[in-house]
Amino acid sequence: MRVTRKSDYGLRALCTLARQYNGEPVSIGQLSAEHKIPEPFLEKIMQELREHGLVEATHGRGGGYVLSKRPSQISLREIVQALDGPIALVTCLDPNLKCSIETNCPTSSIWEIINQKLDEYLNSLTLSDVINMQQSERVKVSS
Amino acid sequence: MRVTRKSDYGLRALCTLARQYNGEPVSIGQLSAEHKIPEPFLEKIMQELREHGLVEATHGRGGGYVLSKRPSQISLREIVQALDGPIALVTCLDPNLKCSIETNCPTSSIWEIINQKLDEYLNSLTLSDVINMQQSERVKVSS
DNA sequence: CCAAAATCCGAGTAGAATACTCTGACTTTA
DNA sequence: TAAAGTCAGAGTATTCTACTCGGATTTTGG
Repeated sequence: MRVTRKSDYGLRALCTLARQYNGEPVSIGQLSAEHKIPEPFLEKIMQELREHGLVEATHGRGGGYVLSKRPSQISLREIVQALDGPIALVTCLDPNLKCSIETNCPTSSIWEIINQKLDEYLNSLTLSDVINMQQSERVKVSS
Repeated sequence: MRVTRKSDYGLRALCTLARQYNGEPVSIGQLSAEHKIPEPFLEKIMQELREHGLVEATHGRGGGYVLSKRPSQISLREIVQALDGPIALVTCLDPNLKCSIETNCPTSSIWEIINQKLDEYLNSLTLSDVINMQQSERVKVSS
């Protein structure tokens, strides 16, 4: 799998929840309006994030979603993995498929190494990093 | 774009050319047989590699392809870029598309940074690295 | 010189994946 | 008790991937 729009949309929504990290739930309506994400699509995305334990939902009027951990405890790796499945840069790295094209495959080792590098890097970045980065960007732009 | 089978197949073929780096051209027939890659598909791939200056072709009987540079001078970045286009981990990083979903997009900066990391890493790896890695793997397996 | 062996070139295509939608249920609270 | 919200599963249009096909062109061995 690659990093699709799902992960991007999910990350955007989680950024809002991270800034709003005070117990007040945010609804899909608000999130989709803020980020211009199609509502029913975002609904699916939030559901998957909940199934993977990244957010918690409250039903009914005034309900919505809340982060289930502190922003600094949520890595990009978790988010992407929840929405797009395990990081697999190349098709033949997909754990569902077993690439048995060649015995002594000349490329699998290198793809594995690159993939792991990417995986580790995504694991080292958290939601707080993302929002801090955006804030410093904003300063740069406005100054 | 992501890293597709095209890049993987291309890399496999280039590995053979790298080991055979002595002026003797290798034909598509030989390459596709060795790596079990569908012949007409590999044909396309080799053509693209030639258009991007990574290999040179000789026509006619006894013809085929030769690397146009030393294996240590050919980076994975070049190969992937030639076959799958510029590295764009996330759809919205695709240079063809301009992602203007949000002003002050919260995610573009982080994706850019991750993408650049990946780009740099691919740039640091060469064809010789790939075949050296495979050789050391082979030793590990047989011992 | 000519047939075979190779690449070149452009169009076309089946199947899978992405990026969504739709419908209807259930849950909570003002 | 109705409105505001999530939950759940199926369905779908479009795009992308991973190929194929047909024929032209180039080179060389015999």
